[in-house]
Amino acid sequence: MHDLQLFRSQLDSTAERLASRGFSLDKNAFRAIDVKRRDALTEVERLKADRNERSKDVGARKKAGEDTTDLQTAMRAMGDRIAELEASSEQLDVEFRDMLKGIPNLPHESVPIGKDEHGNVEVRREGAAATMNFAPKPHWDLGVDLGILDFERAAKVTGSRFAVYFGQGAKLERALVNFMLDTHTAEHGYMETLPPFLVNSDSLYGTGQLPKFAEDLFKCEGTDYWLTPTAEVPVTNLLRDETIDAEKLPVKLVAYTPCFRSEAGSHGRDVRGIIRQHQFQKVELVKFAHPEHSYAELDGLTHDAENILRKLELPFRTMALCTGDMGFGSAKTFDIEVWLPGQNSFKEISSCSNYDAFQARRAGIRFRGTKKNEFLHTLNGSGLAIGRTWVAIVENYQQADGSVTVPKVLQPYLNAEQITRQGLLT
RNA sequence: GGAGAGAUGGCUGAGUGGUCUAAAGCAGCGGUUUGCUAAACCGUCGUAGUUCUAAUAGAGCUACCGAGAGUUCGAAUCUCUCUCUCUCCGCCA
Repeated sequence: MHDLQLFRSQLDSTAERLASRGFSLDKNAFRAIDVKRRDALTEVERLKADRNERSKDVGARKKAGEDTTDLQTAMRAMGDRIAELEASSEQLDVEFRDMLKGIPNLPHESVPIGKDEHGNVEVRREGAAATMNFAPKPHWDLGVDLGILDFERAAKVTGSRFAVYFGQGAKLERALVNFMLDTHTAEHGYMETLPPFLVNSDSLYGTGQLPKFAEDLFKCEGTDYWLTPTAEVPVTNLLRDETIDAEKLPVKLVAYTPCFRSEAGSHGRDVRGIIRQHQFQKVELVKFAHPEHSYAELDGLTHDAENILRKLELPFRTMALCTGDMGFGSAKTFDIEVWLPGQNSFKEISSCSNYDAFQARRAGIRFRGTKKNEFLHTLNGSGLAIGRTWVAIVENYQQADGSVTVPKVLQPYLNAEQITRQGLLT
């Protein structure tokens, strides 16, 4: 949702900023419907004011013992007229709001201008790929050979784009969850949060997944419950319709959840392995920040996410997304990409975004400022996607004999230094 | 799943058809006075939309008392549906 005043007072520059991210705003249509809607509203409100006054008069006359039958008859007709005008006014309002809902967030001035992912700018690169004197395998071969990953049985139990983990593979997933939660809570100052994994429509609207992206979600039949696509939804909506004290900012929360995505529209992409699944696990960082500090908080959040890769000694690079490649509600986004030797490429493992007041305005999240209550800024980023981290470890730490060395920081969690073949079912 | 009771502003809480333009208290904010870790008194204090005024302020109007629909000239108040909370019963990890 947008700041209406900004659109009205600076329509030209706003349209230019939107154009930089590939969205063309029809300025004439905007002005026309805005004026039409306000005219209709003014007329209805004028009639309502009139009715309120006359109704009061009816009450007064009745009290004085006068006959008000004629007056009431006349006012019934007035009521019908109001209902009629109100319906058309509401129709215009819905039209106007629908148009606003379809407009993406304004990019921050520091975001590089670009059309697509080729316009993204690398801001950091850390770590070096391990030297391997053999051809590195992709995780879908390594994992299956090790007996820790099974796609065929998952397809039988559920369908495509699902996976089953066995033995040390399952434990590696659990170890990563604990390692990430421990690091973010103990070292980065986030509060651990365990939210519901099902969310309602209001929450999805608040963070921007609805109404535009319903086809990306799974819905529970006969209910208003949806499987959460990311912990961003339940966690950000924890403060929906609330006003919190400014001195509590920034509020920093970290949550582990499974995430469910229909992946409509990505048929044929990343079909092999566990890079793109209908269900994946993720540790998510969420911040509620004061508008003056939100960009510094974004840098901090990105650093917190990168720190997981530093500790795991996995090579990565951080990209500032350009205007044309950012998500719908984001004002600025850093993607963290981890190196995958099995695929000889970098792969996104975290996306850290500042939404400015875009989500806060939709969800009604405010803080008590010095003069009046204001919308705060919401931020979030993966810290990290568990499945893709699992992939990165398996591929980067693979040995010539097909086993996988466990990164030092994970050894206490896994209670092992090596992942070896789990032969029970495979 | 069954029975019952509830939902009012940041919080507590009054209000069962017409000055509700929502009482009062607490907390917050501004001020006055007195002065030892404070008290008393005065003022202020919701959100959104919209109109006007030379206007990052003020004055008005409209809507909002869990949500939606209805009855009525007029609804926080009456009716219906739904959601949530609490109590008891049933079931259950």
